[in-house]
Amino acid sequence: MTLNTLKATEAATLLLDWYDRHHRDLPWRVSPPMAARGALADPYHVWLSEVMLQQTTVQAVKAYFDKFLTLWPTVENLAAAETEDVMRAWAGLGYYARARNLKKCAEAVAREHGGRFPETEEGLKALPGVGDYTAAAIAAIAFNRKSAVLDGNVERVISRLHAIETPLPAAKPEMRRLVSELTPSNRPGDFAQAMMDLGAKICTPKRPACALCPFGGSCRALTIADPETFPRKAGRKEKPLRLGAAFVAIDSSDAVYLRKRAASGLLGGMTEVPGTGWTARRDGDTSIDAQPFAAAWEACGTITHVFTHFELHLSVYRAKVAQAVACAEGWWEPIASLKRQALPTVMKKAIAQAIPHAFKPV
DNA sequence: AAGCCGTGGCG
DNA sequence: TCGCCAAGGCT
Repeated sequence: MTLNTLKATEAATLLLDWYDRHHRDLPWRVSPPMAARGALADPYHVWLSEVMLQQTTVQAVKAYFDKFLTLWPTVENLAAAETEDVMRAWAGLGYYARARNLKKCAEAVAREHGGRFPETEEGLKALPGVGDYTAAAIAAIAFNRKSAVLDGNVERVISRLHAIETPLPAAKPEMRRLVSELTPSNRPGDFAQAMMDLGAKICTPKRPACALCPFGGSCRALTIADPETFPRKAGRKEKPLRLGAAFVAIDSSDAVYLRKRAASGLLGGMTEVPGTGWTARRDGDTSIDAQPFAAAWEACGTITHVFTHFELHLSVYRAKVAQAVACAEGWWEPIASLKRQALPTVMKKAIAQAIPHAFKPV
């Protein structure tokens, strides 16, 4: 029996029964006893977790989710926060436009919606940083709306259930239609989370555990082919290698010279040490000649960092300066407080290369 | 509308 | 080891 003959309502019931027994307990979900009584998760918690989870693993998100709720317990608190503090708290999680939009979204909810999240997909999607997926997920999980939630997990599950040959992303409209047909009126939020849990734990990218799948023999990919080969995807481009340099200056009071990157683009709005203008498209100078100011620079090795679309090799230079060189654009930050700055991982690597103890606990 | 945008873990 | 990829959105 394939999904064509298995009724959608029956399929949804099979999945919800599986979810009742095997769902993951996650910090942003309501406790199972509360959920059984029909309790819904706090929309602020759902939104915050969903934005953090965009292209990011559950494991990586957990600590950040806790930190944000401790710092800003409500959306009003987050709306009132300093953007720089939000960027500092987000540092290390990646895709920093999410943090900028997170702040803007909190402000919009607080000021334009009286502190309450819109309850419709349309209203949610109008918010900064909330796209098709996140709007549908919040509507379903926080407001029990019957919205079609389609993320990477669901794409994988649906593509296998129906053995969809069309490659992504062209297949997304068809997949969204199929998810919509499968989504039940009863417990749509649990259904969405169940599809994602299934994709994360059973219908995995590699070596799926088909023997444990609640859809069992109704999966077309399992019947006719190798489920692991779905979803079909267009080939990936190879990443170019870019070169550049980073200059770590340390003054007599053990402070490091930092400056702020442009507000948008790569690592937008984040903090950096002076570099040589490398970008995703262009190499920067790797020589000592590119020094930001005159000092006794010494080479101290290279670091490698892999971004989404290119790989970067940075030659790292270090200099001790007798006193803080006057520089209008940046500031001198004590080594002891570096870990609280909005430093992306690539910059922490560069600084750690020059000052091995910089980020180690005292 | 395809390219841009981080990071860490895993097989 | 290294390519893949994880609850995508923006332009």
